[in-house]
Amino acid sequence: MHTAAVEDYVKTIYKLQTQTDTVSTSALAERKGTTAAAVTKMLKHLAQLNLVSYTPYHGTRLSPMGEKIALEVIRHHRLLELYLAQAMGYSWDQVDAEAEKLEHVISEEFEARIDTLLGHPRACPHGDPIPSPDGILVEEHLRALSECLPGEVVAIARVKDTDAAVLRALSARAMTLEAAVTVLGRDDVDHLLTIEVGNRQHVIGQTLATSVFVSPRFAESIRE
Amino acid sequence: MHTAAVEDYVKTIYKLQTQTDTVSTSALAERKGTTAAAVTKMLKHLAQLNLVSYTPYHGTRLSPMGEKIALEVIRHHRLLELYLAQAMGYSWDQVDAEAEKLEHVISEEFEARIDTLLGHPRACPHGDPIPSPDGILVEEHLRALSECLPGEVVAIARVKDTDAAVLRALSARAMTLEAAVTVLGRDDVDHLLTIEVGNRQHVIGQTLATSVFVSPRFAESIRE
DNA sequence: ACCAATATTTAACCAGGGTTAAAGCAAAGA
DNA sequence: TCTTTGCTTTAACCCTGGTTAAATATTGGT
Repeated sequence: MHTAAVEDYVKTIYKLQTQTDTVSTSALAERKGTTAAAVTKMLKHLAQLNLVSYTPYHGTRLSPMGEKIALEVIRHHRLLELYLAQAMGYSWDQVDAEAEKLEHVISEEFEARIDTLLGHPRACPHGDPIPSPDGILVEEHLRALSECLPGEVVAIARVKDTDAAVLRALSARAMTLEAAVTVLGRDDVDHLLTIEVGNRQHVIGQTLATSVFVSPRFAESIRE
Repeated sequence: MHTAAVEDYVKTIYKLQTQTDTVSTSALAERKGTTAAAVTKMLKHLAQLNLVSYTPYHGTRLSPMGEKIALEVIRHHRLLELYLAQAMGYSWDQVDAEAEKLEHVISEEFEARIDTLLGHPRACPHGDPIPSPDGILVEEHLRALSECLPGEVVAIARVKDTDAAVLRALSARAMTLEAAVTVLGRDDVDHLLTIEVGNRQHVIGQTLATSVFVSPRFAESIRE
């Protein structure tokens, strides 16, 4: 077993390398809220553990082993989030912080039990897919709500879980998972979107619009 | 908030000082599976934090503040044990190990939620009382089963949770909480006890007999 | 092709927990 | 009272993870 710090770095690298291909020291430092010096030291440590490949001055990438560990941690995290929400009544803006601490501590036994209790779920409360026990994660590509055009009717499939305030703002507008959203208009200067959710209209800004990812609304199109 | 190590030391001191009045370095070292040197260092640290009073060469005791923290940790631990058993299907020989890790990590929110979900329980799966949120613990004095005399009919009220194998041995004999035990005979040379539990007879040795604590069996006496 | 701006790494340090080996205290027996 | 034996403590060290300040690469602009 690795330390919580190692697990956390590996998890963070995993998330960053989906976007940036090679993860820079500074990107990691910023995400983890620490200094670049600390990151450099840790990267050397992780390279020693064979969890990353690290070329000084040129960033890092997870090794297959590192990736496996990252996926285990992410599996813990997302299962925990769902368990906290589903079984313990947490709201979706609270689960991330609590899962963050628990994910490094629970046993495989615990993981297996909540997985069973939840009926082998496929996504966390924010719509992020849960890796399988053997570390397979299927990331489906979704469009950001901010990219939608007036007239489109879409369903909320995933939301960014990084900011609890954003999550609260979303639930205040009934913008929860599965909710249908109709795009009524967009202002490309101020980046505002006018949308309708459950018979209510809202104008949302870039922060919310880029925090929500949507899929085409099959249910509606089939019905019509 | 204190580190997990500090919390753990404080908890251990709490448990030891109920028996020994003043807790020695070596007793702590043995319980924690570490060296005396490490304990000495930690005691100085704890004294600095005002969690213990420490007189070199003469052992330590918790300060009022230390006691409060110990009780918080113990509350976490026992609530978690019960939650794991009750809500998640753990057996009573598994809960201690898992709770040991979780107790230092859960938030007050989490504690409050499981307390509510469990209906403000008063004891953990081993019969140990759960301190109240404000740190009040009522320890009732119970007799060890090993002290009982032939003819006595008692109820199991508490069991030592330190050894998972002991707990499994107990459940194999249906010696769970509340179970009625009739003492049929005792051998004071080999320290064996012949008992009847649920129409089955067993001969148990010192290890089991001193791991079980009993109260007089009111239910039975009232019925007769 | 060079220089400046920016990113990254190194060096020296700190704190928490731990180890082993040596030194120091205390309590009991002669 | 003195000494021996057994706890305890100290000293010197390790590892993990962090800090700041200084040095060094890289990169982009001219």
